Amino acid sequence: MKAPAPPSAAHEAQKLFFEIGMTQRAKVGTALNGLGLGFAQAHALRMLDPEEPMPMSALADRLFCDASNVTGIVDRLEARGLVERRAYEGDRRVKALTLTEAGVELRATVIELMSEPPAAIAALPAVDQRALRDILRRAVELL
Amino acid sequence: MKAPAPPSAAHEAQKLFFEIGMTQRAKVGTALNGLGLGFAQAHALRMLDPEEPMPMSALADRLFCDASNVTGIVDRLEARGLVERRAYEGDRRVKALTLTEAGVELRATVIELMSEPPAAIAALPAVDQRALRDILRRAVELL
DNA sequence: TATTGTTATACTCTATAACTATA
DNA sequence: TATAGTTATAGAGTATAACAATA
Repeated sequence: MKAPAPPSAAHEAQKLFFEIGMTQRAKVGTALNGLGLGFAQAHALRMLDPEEPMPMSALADRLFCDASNVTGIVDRLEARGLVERRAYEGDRRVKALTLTEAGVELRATVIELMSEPPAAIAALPAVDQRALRDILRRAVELL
Repeated sequence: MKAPAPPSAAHEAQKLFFEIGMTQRAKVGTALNGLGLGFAQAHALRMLDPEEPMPMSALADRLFCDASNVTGIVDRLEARGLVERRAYEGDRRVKALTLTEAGVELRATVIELMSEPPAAIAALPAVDQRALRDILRRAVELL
């Protein structure tokens, strides 16, 4: 029976990362429900491009979910007048998802909400916040 | 029409944090489904203490959800023999949630899975990984 | 009366499989 | 034949409200 190896720095970082993330997700989820949006709807809104219409399948890819889910999510967004299914020139099978004016506005609110730093991050001194930002920037670039 | 203020470091860090987190959640969710666990079930398993039995209400608090949800989540865990509802001495209204041996084992697997660093973090140089861990440690302590 | 946990209900989200209309 | 999107179905997760047993 040997002692377990100490967890790597990345491993331990991920545990903390996860803990902060779960708490924040719950908080953001509640705020989104207050806007009448489910989490998936909000995420979809965030993924849609205000400039460039997007096929349903492309949205499914960005949401990491099956195409059949997107039908329902877009149904609900469309029912609220946030998104429109427009015809796509060139291939009549494809629906071009287009944000309405109201959609663009609510999208900005959603992004604002989801970018609100969790209490743990907000409480950090500015030096740490900047260091955190720089490290995460590098991490995302490395993908 | 004035230019928007540049986002604070914490704000920008949170955006990156969120992006990495969403991708990782999808990946972890798939792996958990492979173990026959929903995300909430896995999270519940993680929150239960192998040493100390816990009332349903305490679990609801840790999951940030209504007590009525916990009934269903624990039903499913109990059906798989991972958790037991035991009597609590002193207040017969309370159920003492106790992990079975199988529950303790699967809990360890789940924690391992959820602590697996996302590709973005894994790709960072060791210095950055350590710095990230240290900053997040400070952040969690500040709560 | 108040609290713990459950039930009933309704909605969102999810995956799978079968279907349609285009290509 | 293959692809884009939908429908049908079944299950998990969520919140609200009403309820039973116990305190």
